Amino acid sequence: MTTTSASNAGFAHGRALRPSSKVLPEHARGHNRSLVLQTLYRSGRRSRADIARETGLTRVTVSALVADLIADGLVVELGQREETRPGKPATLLDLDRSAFVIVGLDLSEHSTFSGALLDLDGTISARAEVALAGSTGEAAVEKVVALAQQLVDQATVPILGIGVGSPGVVDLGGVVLSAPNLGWNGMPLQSILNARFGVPVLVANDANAAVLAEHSFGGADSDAMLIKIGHGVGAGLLLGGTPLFGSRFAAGEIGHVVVGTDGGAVCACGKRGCLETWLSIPNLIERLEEEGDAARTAVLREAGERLGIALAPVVGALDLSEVILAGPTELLDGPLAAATVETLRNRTMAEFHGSVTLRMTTLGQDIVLRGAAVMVLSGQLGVS
Amino acid sequence: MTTTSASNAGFAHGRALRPSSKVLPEHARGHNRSLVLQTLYRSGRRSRADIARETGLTRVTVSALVADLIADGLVVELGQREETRPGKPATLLDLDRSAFVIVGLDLSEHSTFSGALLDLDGTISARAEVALAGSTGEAAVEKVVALAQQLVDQATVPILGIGVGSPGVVDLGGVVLSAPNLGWNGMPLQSILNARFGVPVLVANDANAAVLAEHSFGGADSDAMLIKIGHGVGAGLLLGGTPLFGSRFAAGEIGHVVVGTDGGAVCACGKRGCLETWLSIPNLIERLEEEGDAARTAVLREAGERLGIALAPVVGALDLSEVILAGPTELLDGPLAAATVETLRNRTMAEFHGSVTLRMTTLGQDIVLRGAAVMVLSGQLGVS
DNA sequence: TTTGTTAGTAAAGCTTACGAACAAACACCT
DNA sequence: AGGTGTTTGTTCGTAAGCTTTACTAACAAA
Repeated sequence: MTTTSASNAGFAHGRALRPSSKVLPEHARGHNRSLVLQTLYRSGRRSRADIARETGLTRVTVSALVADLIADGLVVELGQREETRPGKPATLLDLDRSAFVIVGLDLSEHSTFSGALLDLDGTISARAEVALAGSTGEAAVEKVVALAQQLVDQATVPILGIGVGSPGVVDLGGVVLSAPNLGWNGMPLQSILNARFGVPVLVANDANAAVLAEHSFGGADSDAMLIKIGHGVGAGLLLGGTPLFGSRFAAGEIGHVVVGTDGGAVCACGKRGCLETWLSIPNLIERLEEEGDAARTAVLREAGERLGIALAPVVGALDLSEVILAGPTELLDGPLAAATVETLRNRTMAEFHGSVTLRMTTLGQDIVLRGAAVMVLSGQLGVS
Repeated sequence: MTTTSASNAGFAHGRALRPSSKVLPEHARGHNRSLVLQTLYRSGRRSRADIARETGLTRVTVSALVADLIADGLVVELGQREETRPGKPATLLDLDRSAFVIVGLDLSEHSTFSGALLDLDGTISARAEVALAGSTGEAAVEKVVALAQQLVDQATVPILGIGVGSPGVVDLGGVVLSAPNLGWNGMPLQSILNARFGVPVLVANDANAAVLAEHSFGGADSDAMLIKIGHGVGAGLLLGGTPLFGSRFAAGEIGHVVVGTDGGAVCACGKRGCLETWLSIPNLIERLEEEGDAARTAVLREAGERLGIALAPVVGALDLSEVILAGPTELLDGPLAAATVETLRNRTMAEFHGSVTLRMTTLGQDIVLRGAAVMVLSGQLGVS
């Protein structure tokens, strides 16, 4: 049954069966393969028989799939189980978590592109940064390529793929349709990187990447919304474990939604009272400086209230159970978050949405690049 | 290859492959079977070869699947294609659209349960109603059973299934978790009807059913939100063609979300300024009577503005392309709808969401029961 | 030593889809 | 009229995938 699969191939599946597309036995096989992988990924050190019981597949089938995975270098045998019990001792298996690395890039910061090398567990083994120095357009793409190259050069094992969290609107093919700060309009970043490095590349919106990270590493449940507050305000939505992209790939773009019915500051976009005018970090800092230290709490509370006002209809309509904030802790985690959750509860139906929780991310600065890594994991291995 | 499938069986599949569950060849077969059915459903009168080209399956496979479907009585041969062209003339096929009927029930009206018998195209061949007469709890269930029985008795061909659109919160197993007006709390309506009639039954929230109907019969696209305005206010969401249920099955329950930052009337739920206080039909009528004819437009416009204020964050966050209103045309289709769309556009980012459209449903009073029928179609045949 | 249990493998069989090849039926060209 | 090419739908054989059945290996308990 040794499948003699050519070198590194075998898990470069297309993935993503579109709903209305034929299903061949081979696709079913790929699915079951991912299922085995996923079982090992979530908690390793299981025997073939354990996996069979857990997945519902037979031991025979699991053995065949595991043989494939071992041949591909993704799974290793760890030796026999210590535990003493009747019957033949089990051979424990685990993902070879150091067999591959993932390159994760975060393009969402204002003046820096940062990246890291992550193993399959999400452990970071190397980091790199490039200063943006005001680059836009092609020059900014060159910075991305340079950053990726720096990380690729540091890898000592094969690279599973490159994941990128980019600001702006990104379509499903990894084309950045619009990222004003970087001067990108229809920039095919995914193709460019793929052509350059010859490995699978996945590009998505930064907030979408972030919510994936929070789901995989931060314990967020399957219906969650992550609000990313920085130079702008954006959101990533996870519904039933699947990221939401929207009809024009602009889901989560809530920075320029008007909040409340009582005016507000004029926004760069021309409207008055956009969420960003209250909540973006530059605006927040400006207001804090204007009003002075005495009014600090009041300013933060008001920003939090505005966020709550904007989120209430969304939480209600989507029946979200969890809202997560990402951004500078010193500003967000305090009166602002408290006011947001209060407002949210006062404005939604307790019976349905009373138990909505709001918390800060636990992943700190690395949230986007970890999310980018999750995209690769899920795209290449069907694991998340 | 005649499958000699026992009488009516053969398409009573479980459906709904959960993402993390094994896939057997048999499941793949079911998928491909649905694929063939779906191509015929959308526009019939195709040959086996046509279907093969369209689905990507081979003619051989399509022939086998079609033989199954003919044996099950779902597909019929129509004879040879008239059109004259080279090659052996094709044998045209179509769904046997009158081979089965679907029972669709609408429990969302205030004082009446209504239902209909629909064929696979959604054409209504019989109707029935029962007066609710204030029934709640078990008594209300009896009314539902009586209504279904009335329709079942009128059917002259086998019944594909019963679909029900119920108010309130309904879980995926068709248990009505909470429907205050009917006094239902954890009422297992789906099991009850299934036990009673021995055919597949699907129960879902009325607004969810409605948005499915609008998608299948009303031309709504795959990312749409339907606002159902009646005694209460609720919404049904379709994202990527899939209905959204939410973490507690309460998605779309937006009637008691507070709108705006300037107070409003006190609601039955205790809060002030809920969407329902502005928009529910009883409240709207009351206000129209209070303010008199001269203020009619102003009252309707204000209600529309409130709806727009509540929807803006949702449209922004989800990047919806289409919002649909269902309810009394004489109140909704005019100043109210106009004000809603204006408000929506003023409060969202034109670049992303500018082309959001808002319109009335084209399905009138039958929207919920048609949606209930779509649920059966999609659940039993994988067609929609 | 016997009994019963568990792990993993091997062989055979079923299902499903595919490709090759073919006959039937037709249009079109000479 | 007859040949040529095209299209349809079927038959036959094959490849892939999972299951069932049956087996061996390895262990604990009595």
